[in-house]
Amino acid sequence: MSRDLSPIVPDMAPATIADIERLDIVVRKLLGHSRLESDDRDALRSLPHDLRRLEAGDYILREGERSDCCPLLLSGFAYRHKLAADGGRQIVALKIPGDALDLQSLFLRVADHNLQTLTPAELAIVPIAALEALVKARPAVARALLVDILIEASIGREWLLNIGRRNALARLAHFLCELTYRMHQTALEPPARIDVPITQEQLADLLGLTPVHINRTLKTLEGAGAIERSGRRLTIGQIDVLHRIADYSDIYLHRGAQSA
Amino acid sequence: MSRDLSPIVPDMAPATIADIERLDIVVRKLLGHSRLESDDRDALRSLPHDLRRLEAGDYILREGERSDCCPLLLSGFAYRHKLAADGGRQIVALKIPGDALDLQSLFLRVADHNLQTLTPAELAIVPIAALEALVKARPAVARALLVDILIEASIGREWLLNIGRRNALARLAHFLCELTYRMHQTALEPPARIDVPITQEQLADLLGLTPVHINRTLKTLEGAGAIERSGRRLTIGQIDVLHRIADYSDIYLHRGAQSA
DNA sequence: CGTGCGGTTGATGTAAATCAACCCATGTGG
DNA sequence: CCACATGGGTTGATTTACATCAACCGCACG
Repeated sequence: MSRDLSPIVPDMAPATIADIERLDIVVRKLLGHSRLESDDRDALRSLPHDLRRLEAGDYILREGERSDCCPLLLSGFAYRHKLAADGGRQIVALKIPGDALDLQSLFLRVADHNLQTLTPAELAIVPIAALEALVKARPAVARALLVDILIEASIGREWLLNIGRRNALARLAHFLCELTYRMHQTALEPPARIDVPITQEQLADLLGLTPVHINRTLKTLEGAGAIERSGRRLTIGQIDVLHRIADYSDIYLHRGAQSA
Repeated sequence: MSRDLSPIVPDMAPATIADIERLDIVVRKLLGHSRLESDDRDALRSLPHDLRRLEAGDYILREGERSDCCPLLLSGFAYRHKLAADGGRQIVALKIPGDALDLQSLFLRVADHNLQTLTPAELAIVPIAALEALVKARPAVARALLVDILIEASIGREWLLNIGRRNALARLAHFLCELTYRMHQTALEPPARIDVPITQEQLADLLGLTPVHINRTLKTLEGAGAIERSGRRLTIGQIDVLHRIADYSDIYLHRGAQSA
């Protein structure tokens, strides 16, 4: 799959009306932390791009590879992960609709991690040249993208605290809180209940635990009324219960955070 | 201490000859991953700044605070850390001489973590205005600083893998490997042996373990001939032994990594 | 010459891993 | 339409890596 992403047609057609609606989610994501004037927003929305639909589990980029395009996640979920020598896997970032998936390849030669879809997903593949032109022409957009990078790094630091210092229950609750907040940020209207389309094994890889222990911890959270489950479906129920269990604070998400 | 950093004199004197030598370490750090022409290097070296000496343990910035200057670490060590509700502490980054300590405050309103010296240290405090002017005038410098931010994020991801998926022995060995590589990168000539001026308690907070367990794990590493200790002094002995124990790969450090 | 911080050591406790079944829904091919 | 394979998920028994608790040590330093 990652092979498919590489050969982008360089002289891509400019965005059509339908395309413009597509990138709205990305603009909303950036507005969550940065102010953008309407012409900046329009410029973003009319970025030329290629729409690509992926299956769950498809690779977008592999460690050691070089990427020459910039994928934006329009729908579905994706994640970054790294592998240890013994085969252990650690998911190091979860990306939700509206997120830019690989801004760093613009500046670093090779990828230091794998990038894979979690669910079926739609990507907008933007040619690097178009993105570079946009960034050059519009400082506010450049700044918003940089803030996006900084916030992802901040989330990574919070994950370090989460995995390094919290027990399984708080760790899981913290992740679910974060997911809720982030989903709300890009949603047009706050979704009543959030569906978490992730297997217990993936949760384990995300939180540095085992699938078996995730299973038992989920049962505890369900018993506390924090979440609901039916079959393989996991939904977030009472966010305040999760909040209390995780002792959650969201300052690290830097909502509406741009300085100056 | 962090109070002291804030009131920077805006009309700071331009750098003198002595100052220029001071910032050399920062330039060397950036050259570790980015190409910079000699005029870019000179511009960096002649950044106006204020020299500040700090004691071990002094705070440079606290979570929730806002910073209005950019500190560069000239000598000594510093680290970023976060606190959990139960008092647990996680060190989320270790900074060595040559590192910029707080580029993100240029773009985010408040700090999401604490920044503290590990040892006595010397900082160059650069006024934001001067840094902004430099970045505006010299795209190559701007790019190098961005690459620096991206590499720090990459290191954070590797730490997630380290803490989430490796056992105590490999975890400790991995950290010592990383420190060695990073120290070599900014050194004028590769130091024969690296001295790690960090307490066992700090190592514990860095690796998500307890001081007691760090102590026992250090003994194991010493037994394997990987490190040497005398009194409270810890030095890295055979890097290849550490390498093997940690199954270390340094691609995540992106050495000489700038693309394009 | 105490005092305190960092380090060391042993005994004990425990959260989470591991091992090993088994269940169930879904999909698939005969 | 049923046989069966497959990928989660669930559950209990057992093990283990690391945490916790509690001393004690020894150097540095005021």
